[in-house]
Amino acid sequence: MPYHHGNLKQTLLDAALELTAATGPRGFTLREVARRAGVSHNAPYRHFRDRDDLLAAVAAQGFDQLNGSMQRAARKATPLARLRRSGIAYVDFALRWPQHFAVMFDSPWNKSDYPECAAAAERCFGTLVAFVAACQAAGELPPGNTDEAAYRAWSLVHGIAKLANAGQFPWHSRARMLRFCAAALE
Amino acid sequence: MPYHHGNLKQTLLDAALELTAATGPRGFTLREVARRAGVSHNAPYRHFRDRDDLLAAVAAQGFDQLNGSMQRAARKATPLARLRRSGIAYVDFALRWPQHFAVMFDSPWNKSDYPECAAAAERCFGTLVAFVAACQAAGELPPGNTDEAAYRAWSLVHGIAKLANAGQFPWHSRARMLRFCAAALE
DNA sequence: ACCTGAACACCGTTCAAGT
DNA sequence: ACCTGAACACCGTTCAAGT
Repeated sequence: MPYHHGNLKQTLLDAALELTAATGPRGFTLREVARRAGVSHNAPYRHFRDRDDLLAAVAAQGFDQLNGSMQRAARKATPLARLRRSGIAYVDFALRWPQHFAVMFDSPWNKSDYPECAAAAERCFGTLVAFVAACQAAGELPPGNTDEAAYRAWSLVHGIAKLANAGQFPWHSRARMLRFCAAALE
Repeated sequence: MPYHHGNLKQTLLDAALELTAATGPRGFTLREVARRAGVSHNAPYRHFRDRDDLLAAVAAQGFDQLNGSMQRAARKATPLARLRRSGIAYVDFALRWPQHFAVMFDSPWNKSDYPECAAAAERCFGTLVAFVAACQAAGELPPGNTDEAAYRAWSLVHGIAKLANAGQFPWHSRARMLRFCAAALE
């Protein structure tokens, strides 16, 4: 029974990401993660407090990926077009990685217990706020409380993403879903 | 060991609703429901296919209650005010019964396996569509695809509800949350 | 410091009974 | 028809070890 490699933590995270994509929050099992990483079922406790702690790490990684997607989608455009494209990118991310998206928003990690995860979520929202502020500065959105306008935009795309993943919309192709999203952001 | 009363099914449903309110989808356990109903841990299988089936029944009941709340909130007002009030009622319901709301939208019951639940959700959406249609007929909303307009309104309030329950907004009182919601629906 | 194996108290689900 | 009790294969988490 030899010891494991030096960086079990990263191995566990990778296995957790794979398992998340495959089965979602409900099938996410500490013992299965350990199995995939090739270690005993309680080796993870050396690196994560408990199941929720590992899940929070997965969520944090998701927020960073989402943030990257939004920023990439918004390059080279007018302020309002940037805002819209980032919103479409948000929904696209949710449709492509529904299970990861569910871990990010449906797991009850609270901000005080999982500060890293909360910080990653904050960075996402910060990106949105910056886009809204640019629109207001350019006169493409009415002036006013920037945060509230950003929360409103976030709510709209988040609702579309969630309802779509819950199967509440009648459209079944991702392309059709994104067309609806684009129209809703007009 | 005497037999149980005649309508164990309703007793189980009541216990399931209580347990849902207390602990949410994650703490929802078939064995705990049976315990609260005072029967053995597999008596529920006489009345529900499995855990997800009982959960779907809980969700269906939630959709009917939500529908009632939306309709009651929308009495005696102009078409546009009815639509807005029903949207605020939607968010208010989610804030008051966060766990029940989570069971309704985060459990992966699919429409084909749980037709009763899907029908209850459809009735909710139908209420929204009727309000939107009335607005269009009265010239208080621009004409166009009624369903798409309703899906857009649904997405907005659903996103507000979900993000609020996920703790992503900075406001902590329900009153403040509903003020934001009312402003977002302007 | 880092990992293992046994152990405990839970699950969902199935099956052979009992009335 | 409706319910019980034992059984099976899983969990998360803890604890006493091993290297």
